[in-house]
Amino acid sequence: MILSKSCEYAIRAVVYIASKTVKEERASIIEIAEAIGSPVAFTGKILQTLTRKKVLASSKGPNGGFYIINPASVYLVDIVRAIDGNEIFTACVIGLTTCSAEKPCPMHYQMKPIRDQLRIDFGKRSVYEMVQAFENNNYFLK
Amino acid sequence: MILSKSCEYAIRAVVYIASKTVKEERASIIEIAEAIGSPVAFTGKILQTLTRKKVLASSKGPNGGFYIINPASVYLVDIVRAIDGNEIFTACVIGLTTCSAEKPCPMHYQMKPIRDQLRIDFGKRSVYEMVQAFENNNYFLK
DNA sequence: TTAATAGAAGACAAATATATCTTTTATTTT
DNA sequence: AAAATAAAAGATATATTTGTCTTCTATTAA
Ligand code: FES
Ligand code: FES
Repeated sequence: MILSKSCEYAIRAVVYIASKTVKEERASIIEIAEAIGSPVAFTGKILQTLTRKKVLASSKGPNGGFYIINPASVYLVDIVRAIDGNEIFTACVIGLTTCSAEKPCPMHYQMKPIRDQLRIDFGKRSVYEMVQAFENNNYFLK
Repeated sequence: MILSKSCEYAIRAVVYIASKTVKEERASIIEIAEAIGSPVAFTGKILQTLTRKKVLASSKGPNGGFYIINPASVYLVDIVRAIDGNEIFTACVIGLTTCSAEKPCPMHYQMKPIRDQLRIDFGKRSVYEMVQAFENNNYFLK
């Protein structure tokens, strides 16, 4: 799998949260987990991390919950980096300790372009765009 | 990471084994692990799986070891499927239970082409080609 | 100012992936 | 036939990821 399970949940959660934010609402952990079909407590941990990394914001107490400051300025790549780190965009496909043209593996010149493309595509895809897709109602989060 | 550690070792091992096969030699587990920088016993297990799945062949006893019947007819995709399965080419990026145009996630139309391209590229890349690259001596397996 | 709400934090548990060790089986050489 | 070699098989161990549970802290509403 390309992304960790945590990262998959993270992306789905962020899209859902953003879809609430654009309606001026906040989302609780329980509501989010229900909406994306993920385990409640585990989802809480992931959201905690995203909040620490400033991908999301949260507030406690009644009417509290998670929200996103500006969906148009957060990109898919930001979520991925917050949870799985940057390695998926830089690490050697077959696990050499470094990936470089100086010491390439036999797949380097095939893989680097694909990986770079992935980084570019993930860097272009804003949460706002994903919310628009989702709100179309032809798209799903679970 | 895109591939499991097992799968990374598997690919490196197969390329090394094939580089021996083209010289009419067989490779022992110990030699392979040394050549690709992997843990010996764990590598043994992976090679066992690859042999069961007919990606490799092996023989016991003195002058025994692993070899590959026809490097030109085994493709990267075959190694990946043998170890990690086909899911990396078919599963939803954000973990929906099924990936389809009928029930697409907000990344579906961005990801499907990339994933398909990966399958095509992996399907085109033969072990023989990877060995040629490796034998060039400008390419590395550890 | 008390009760209720909701996230933060940390300890704990289960599942999976990675790695090791020992015994058995097949093959070859002497 | 016996000794040596090398993979197969299975049991066991460790690490990481995924998931749960309990307590603490902040905020809000009554
Ligand atoms: S060295 Fe392996 S992908 Fe670059
Ligand atoms: S449904 Fe998510 S990638 Fe196809």
